[in-house]
Amino acid sequence: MPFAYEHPRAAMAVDCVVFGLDTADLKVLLIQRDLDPFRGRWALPGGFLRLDETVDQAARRELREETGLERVFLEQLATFGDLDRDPRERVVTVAHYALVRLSDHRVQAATDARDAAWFAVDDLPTLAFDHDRILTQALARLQGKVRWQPIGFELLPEKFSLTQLQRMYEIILERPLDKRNFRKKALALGILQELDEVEQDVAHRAARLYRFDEKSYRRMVKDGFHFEL
Amino acid sequence: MPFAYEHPRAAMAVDCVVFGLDTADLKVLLIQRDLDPFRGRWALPGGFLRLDETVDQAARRELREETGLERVFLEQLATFGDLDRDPRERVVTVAHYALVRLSDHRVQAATDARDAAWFAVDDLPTLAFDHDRILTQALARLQGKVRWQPIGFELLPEKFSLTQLQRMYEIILERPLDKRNFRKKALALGILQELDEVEQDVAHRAARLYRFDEKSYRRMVKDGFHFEL
DNA sequence: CCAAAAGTGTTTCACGTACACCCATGC
DNA sequence: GCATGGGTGTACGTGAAACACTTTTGG
Repeated sequence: MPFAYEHPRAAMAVDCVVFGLDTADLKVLLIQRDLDPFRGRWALPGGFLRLDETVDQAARRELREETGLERVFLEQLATFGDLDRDPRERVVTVAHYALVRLSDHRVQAATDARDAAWFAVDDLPTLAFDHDRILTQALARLQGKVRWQPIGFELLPEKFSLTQLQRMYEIILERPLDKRNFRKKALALGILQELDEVEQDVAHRAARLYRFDEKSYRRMVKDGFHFEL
Repeated sequence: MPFAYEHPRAAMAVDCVVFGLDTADLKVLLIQRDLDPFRGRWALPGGFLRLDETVDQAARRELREETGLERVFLEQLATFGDLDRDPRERVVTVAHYALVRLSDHRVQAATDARDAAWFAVDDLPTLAFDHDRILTQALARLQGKVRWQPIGFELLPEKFSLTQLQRMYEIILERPLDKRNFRKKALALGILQELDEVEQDVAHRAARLYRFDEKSYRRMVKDGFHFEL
């Protein structure tokens, strides 16, 4: 009996919805559980909070341990505390969402014994616990936030074409965008740095590459600047 | 030693930032602590989570116990889990924010021994724990959300004039709005029900009263409707 | 020369914004 | 009759949306 308290306490966990972007789909990284409950089921990467780490640190640690991912965009989503969300005992989890460059972390996902894999968000398996609810909420948050804040760049390679950028928005928002209007607006924002480089190894005219200009962005935000795309 | 676990566990709490609207100010309901730590300091109402209640239920219970408020708009804000936010031990808190009709709950606030009072958000005392951080974040959330979702009505009496409505937005957003444009836009939304009533006991022309038409609003949301004010 | 995607401007319409005076009521 | 806030319309400019063809490159 290593630890004792006056009052019964819920266990605290963290979970992460990790999004990645394919040429065709928005994907989520899932872990196959090798322990009960829900052994064999796919679930969000996550685990229990330790006393010597903040909630944010716990989420990053679990991400590293279970998927090998580090230094990614990660933000708190919401806390889920239904009574029966874990059949073993009372567990309250702080859900997060993360955005990663799929190209940089190609096969990465599989560190400890469990299997890990990317699934398209519109073709998901049945998930363990209440993870489908968490995932739905994370997706809604991403769709809402991507239009106001330049977080979408976290899903793209550092250098990207305007077509890639447009595809990213189309995939996340699940609707087509007009090419000319999109380019006009995107360039007018003044947060894209035009590079002296073009795509390589494509069987057609190579597109010019751009980079997200974070410095300009920060400067513009300071001057009260409304993003919106 | 009533409870023992394999692993040490953080305590879990809930806190509430309760907003109310005066004719001149946005106010927050604070509780004066009568126990250490921070005895005598003002703090957000809140307390520890029990195992037989969800996080949301805990927030509502604490609100009821400490301030007498019931059936108010209440939504989760974010979870705060810094290591040293509570000097006693590790406490992770799920912060919420609530919106109440100040007119309905005039003197209400003071149930158990502690003192409770409304403070204008731009004239706050020093708060206990990290409650100033929580409050700042709650305010930002309110300012962001009030323009997209009809939550502002929760701060007004059921029947209100367009001037009251406008004042509410001006106070929350901290900037003046044009009267004619505001009225045009507000009425064009189609979510205000015009009543056959006017203000009473005013020393000038009485304003027409309106009510938030929740049914219309729900219907319009279903048909994909973008609020924005 | 063919396939594939890159790149480019103009018109139209809706909506946001700026702005000032008369009206109704209570005292 | 005067003070106080209630209520109303128009003109202008910006920005969103619709829309199709030419250019470049590789195979």
